[in-house]
Amino acid sequence: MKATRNTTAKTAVLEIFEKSKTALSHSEIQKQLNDVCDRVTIYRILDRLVNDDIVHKISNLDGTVKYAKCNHSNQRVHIHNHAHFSCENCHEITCLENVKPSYIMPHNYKVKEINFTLSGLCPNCLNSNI
Amino acid sequence: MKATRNTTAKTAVLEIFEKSKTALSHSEIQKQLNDVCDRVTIYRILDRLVNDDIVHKISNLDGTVKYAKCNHSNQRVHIHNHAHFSCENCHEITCLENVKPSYIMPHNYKVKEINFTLSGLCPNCLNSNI
DNA sequence: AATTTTATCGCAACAATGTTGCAATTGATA
DNA sequence: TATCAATTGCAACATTGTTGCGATAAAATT
Ligand SMILES: [Zn+2]
Ligand SMILES: [Zn+2]
Ligand SMILES: [Zn+2]
Ligand SMILES: [Zn+2]
Repeated sequence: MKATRNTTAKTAVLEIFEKSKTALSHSEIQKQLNDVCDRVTIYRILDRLVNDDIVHKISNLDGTVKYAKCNHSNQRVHIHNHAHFSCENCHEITCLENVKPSYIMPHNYKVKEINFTLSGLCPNCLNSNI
Repeated sequence: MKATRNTTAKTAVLEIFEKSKTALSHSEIQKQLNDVCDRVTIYRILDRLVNDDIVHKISNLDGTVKYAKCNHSNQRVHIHNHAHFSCENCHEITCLENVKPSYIMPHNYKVKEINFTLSGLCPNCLNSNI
């Protein structure tokens, strides 16, 4: 595989992920970046980070796509089988690293990736009594 | 709630769902409709069908969004907790009505919807030995 | 430290997908 | 058949993601 370079834009993106407790969309990252780089560059950085297993992609029921840092890059088999929670009120998406679905598949399917997203109200919004 | 009307466009869309064994994207529906109605109308019909619990929306890891007919519209509590399989080769998405994930949530989350999508190779493509 | 290599970037142009406002149409009901 | 509101078409727009290519800059080599 090709060597990946540590550019200023990539470093800036990683810092944003580091600071964030929730998953981020392309446009949220763009806002926080304050023109550090072009829109297109962000797409390419995200692609690279996903490829390098540094970040994982989360696609939500409403069609939005977000990204979050992986907290398990050390595992031998790198698979994102944890759940994600998407709050319908504040629209924040968080990784639930400890929630992993169990299920029984019919044979003759080969499963490579899973996407398990729950939506509803997060603890914050639930307390605010919407 | 407002009354929903049976228009020719809506009927045509429903017939397409009836004939299809897999989930359909907006553009796939548009192709099959052969200019029965405008692009925008299809979006609005899909919105209505989802609202009326006749069709459910499936969002895939690659960012595509598809729709499939519900086979359980009679249930009291209408929830789509079955899995979907998305083939990375033929890009078909099918409902696996019998595959339902079990999981343990932390309390203080209120879960209203779940989206459980598996991807990999479907039986067809697995046999074709890609 | 200068040179070389090539991954990355910026820009412009494009494609796909989804949304909104409003006047015209049409399904349902009386 | 007349009425009324749900639905439609159209045009215009917004957002999201992609591609090609010459310019730039990271990092390996000299
Ligand atoms: Zn919330
Ligand atoms: Zn996650
Ligand atoms: Zn397949
Ligand atoms: Zn389904």
